[in-house]
Amino acid sequence: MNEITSVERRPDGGPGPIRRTALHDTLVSHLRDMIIEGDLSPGTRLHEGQLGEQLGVSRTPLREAIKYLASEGLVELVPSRGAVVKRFSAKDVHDMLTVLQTLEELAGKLACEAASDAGIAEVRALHDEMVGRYKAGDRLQYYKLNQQIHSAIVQLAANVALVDMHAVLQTRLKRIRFIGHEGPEKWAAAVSEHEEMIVALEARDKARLSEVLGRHLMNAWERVRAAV
Amino acid sequence: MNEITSVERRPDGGPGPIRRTALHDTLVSHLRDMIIEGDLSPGTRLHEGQLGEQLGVSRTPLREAIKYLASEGLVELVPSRGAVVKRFSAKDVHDMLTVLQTLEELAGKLACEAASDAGIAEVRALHDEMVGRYKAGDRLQYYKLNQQIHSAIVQLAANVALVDMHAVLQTRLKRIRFIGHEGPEKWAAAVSEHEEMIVALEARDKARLSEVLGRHLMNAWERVRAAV
DNA sequence: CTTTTGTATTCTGTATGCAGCATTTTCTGT
DNA sequence: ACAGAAAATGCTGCATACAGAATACAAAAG
Repeated sequence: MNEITSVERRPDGGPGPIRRTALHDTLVSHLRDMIIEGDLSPGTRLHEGQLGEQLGVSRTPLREAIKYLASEGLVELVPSRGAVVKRFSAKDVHDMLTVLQTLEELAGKLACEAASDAGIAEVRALHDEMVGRYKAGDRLQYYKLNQQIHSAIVQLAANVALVDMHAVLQTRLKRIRFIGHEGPEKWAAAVSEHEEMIVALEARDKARLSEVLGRHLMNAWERVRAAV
Repeated sequence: MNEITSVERRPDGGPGPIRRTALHDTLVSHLRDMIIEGDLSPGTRLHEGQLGEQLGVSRTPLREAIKYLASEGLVELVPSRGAVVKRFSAKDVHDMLTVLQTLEELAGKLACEAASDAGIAEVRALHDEMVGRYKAGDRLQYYKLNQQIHSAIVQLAANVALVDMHAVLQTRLKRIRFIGHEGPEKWAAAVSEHEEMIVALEARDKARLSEVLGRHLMNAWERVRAAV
């Protein structure tokens, strides 16, 4: 997780530190991950000197990445005191889920109209794999596929603004969901809702898909409210 | 509009270049305004050296501000080639308005429940002033008050995530709306819709307010589609 | 005359250095 | 011993400096 060079890639395994990804992007996703996974917990000050040394980068590009994350809402800029990891209250989380619910309802409607059959098939494939992970009890992979499915459905809606807004909220919520470990019965309910979603999508049933997505996120709040 | 120092303020008019606002924030809003008002037209490269000199700031804070705006979606970062002002297609604008419509519908519903009487009165006051500007034919002030009213209603919903997402889209659209000058009859229709909005809000009629807001934004698309 | 290649300039990307502010620690007076 | 003030330390904010990449231009070859 340390040393930013670990993320840089070589063209074909040859030697030399050639990087494909721009450093800025690398830093942004690195820091994002650190925040989401809890390496940097809410309220923590982002110490430029220390953090820069840890990642093997000077302060300048690091500061630029921090500003980027500030605009994304993951960190807060305090004048003369640098940046701190933003802390979300229970109401904040509820607010985000409310908006996310509305956005996904919209996405459901649009997706039924705009999606290609191939696109729907891909979501189905993701879903099947997710169910497999569920049966195997692999929570982490389940969680990741879960997020991917929601993002995939939003992308089927073919509305870039919608994708953007959804991505921002999804990212802000990742840290929360990463923590919220629901019990077996709630987990089963979530999987069941997902099954409904896929069926509705394959039938291109706008009303139904929209309804299920909305309900799914309402329930999501019930699942995570204890954790916040 | 030039020289960033013009935005810095002194405590009580005394001499010395003491600034109250952090430079970063100042730069961000400055650049934002330049993009919205067309000083920097879509596709323009943000030349760091030149722009920095023009604003009287070194490249470092300027770059940080640019990264911030990139995350906001106003500019695009091209690796090794700097930043360019993002260009929005007609579909992009339509997409944004679609999402904005959904968000404002939600805001309408929430506002009817959460708003204080005082808050509603403030929106009414803004509206009355806006109507005054309309009758006076003052397009610029009308336009600004129009935006303010929409933002105010969203704020009445008391949902920070909603305010955030709305603000981002509103900002991205400002440039477009700034251009889109509708004819007299369409302008009258827009004012009439606003009148409906306020009435519904004062009656705390969720369904009605939500419907009017949605319709208003549908029509907004009709009004600006010619301009894009 | 067109195309291509080499070179020069310009701009971005990153590092470093310095000044100002905040905080903490220490010193002094009661 | 304790409260307040002053100094010292550490960090942020901004500017400058340097290295590498991209582009533009020019010269030479087809």
